[in-house]
Formats: sequence, C-alpha cells, structure tokens
Amino acid sequence: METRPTNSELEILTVLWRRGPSSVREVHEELNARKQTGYTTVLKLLQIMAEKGLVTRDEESRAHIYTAKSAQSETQTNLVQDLVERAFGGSAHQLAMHALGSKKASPEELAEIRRLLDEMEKGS
Amino acid sequence: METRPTNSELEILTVLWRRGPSSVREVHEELNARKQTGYTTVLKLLQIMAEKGLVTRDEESRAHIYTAKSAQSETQTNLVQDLVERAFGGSAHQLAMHALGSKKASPEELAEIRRLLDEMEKGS
DNA sequence: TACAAACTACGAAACTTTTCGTTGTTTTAT
DNA sequence: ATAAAACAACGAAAAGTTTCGTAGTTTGTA
Repeated sequence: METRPTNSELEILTVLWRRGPSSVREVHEELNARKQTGYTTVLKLLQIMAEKGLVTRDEESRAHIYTAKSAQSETQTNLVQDLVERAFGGSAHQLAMHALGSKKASPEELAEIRRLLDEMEKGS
Repeated sequence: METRPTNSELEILTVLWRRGPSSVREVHEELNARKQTGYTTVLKLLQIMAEKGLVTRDEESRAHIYTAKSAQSETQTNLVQDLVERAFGGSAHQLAMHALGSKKASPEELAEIRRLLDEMEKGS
C-alpha cells in the first residue's frame, strides 16, 4: 500500500522527522510558528495520518505521541519517483538535471554528486 | 502569479507539449487512449486551465485550439523547485541525489550530468 | 430541408483535502 | 473542591479537484 502524503501531511511529517516522536501540541507549536494553524487542525490531521498508516500513535501517556512511520529519505524517494513519472516521463536523470540547474550548488555538493556518479558507473 | 498545475492539468499539458496546439478532441483522443476519460471532462479542464492562464485559447475556428502557455522545461523547473521546498528543505542537490539514486541511469546520461557539473564549476 | 455529428458552455455531483468548532474527560493549580 | 488548562474525539463546514450530463449552436450530409 503506497500512501503518498498530501501537502499538509508532508508538512507535519517534516516536523516529526526533525523533532522525532512528538505530541500534537509540540507539532502544533512548531507548525504554528511558521504558519498560523489551529490546534485541532493538526490533531485531526495526525489522526487521519494514523489511520492511513503514515504515522504510529503511542497512547500510553495522556498526550498521545506520534511518530513518522517511514524515514524521511524513503518518503523523499517516493515523492521523487512520483514526480519523475508525472512530469518527466520516467526519466530520473532529467529531473536530476533540472534540480541541479535550478539552483547553484556549492563545490562540496557538486563533489558529492560526482562521487555518486563514480559509484554508479563502477556498479554498472 | 505562480499557478502550479494539478495532476490532471499536468496530464493535459503533457499532451499539449507533445502535440503542440490542439483541439479538445485531439487532446481527448490521446488521453482517452491511456486512461478512459469523458470528452467534456477534458473540455472543462481546458476551460479552467484557460481561466487560470495555464493555456491560451484560439477561438478562430469552431473547434477552439489550446496551447500550453509555458514551455515544458519551465514547468518542470517549477515543479522541481516546489518539491525541493516542500520535501527537501530547499536543498536541490539532495533532490538530485535521490533522483540519481532511485533509478539506474545509462552511461550516456551519467556523462551528460558530468558535463553539467563541469559547466557549473566553471561558471562559479 | 432535416437529421446527425461535432462543438462549446455550464451547472452541479462526487471526491478529496483542509480547517475548525463543540463536547467531554483528565490533570493541574488555587 | 473548584476552576482553569490540556487533551482527544468527532462531525461537519469550507475549499479544492475531477468528472460528467444536459442544453444549445453550428456544420456536414443524405
């Protein structure tokens, strides 16, 4: 079952990835700082996400604790593949070119990508 | 005004990019081949897209002709930047790494990326 | 001429996503 | 022991997206 997070869900996941397991209040505080949001809005979203299996919920303490089910990098990979299919006709390397071209990367970042390329050629 | 295409809109744009300026019927035929869709569904979408400014409409002939307003690569860049912001905290090179890592690219494609990297380092 | 085919326009149903108010319970502080 | 604060649950409104039926017009053809 491949459940892609919606935009709002992704915002919440981002908080969970940064903070680790968190209560609704904690997620809400961080989110609300950037973007005025109601407490129950975040609560409801987290409940829905728990139903969908995007997060797990620990009900031990009164304030339930939510944890992202998938690692950030895993979700990122899914999102990238989704975009590759929908907008790049399946060509991942074209997406990569766009990503690289769109913003100037630092020399370190460029070097990192070169290393990845090296590995990929070695592995073929 | 930055109007991001929705999923359905992107599917239609993809057809327009491939075919060039097209009538509703032409778009519908191509779309319907892959994915059963009603004619008026495509019509309505194109009307909405015209309102939003995603496409232009030429009403000269009876069958109106629709044209994508933005080039494919431009829209791709927007989508990539959007994803970079929403899921990669603004780090384009991380997105690029994910894209490269997710699928095996051909040696030609890898070479192409190396050339891009070369240019970027030269240009800095 | 008149019937069918090809079109557009438009409203609205069906879904999905987002937001929030209200209710009721447990905990904390006075 | 009360009152206030902190919670979860839930329903449903609001907003956004997708799909399509119906009506009405123009064009092609028998």
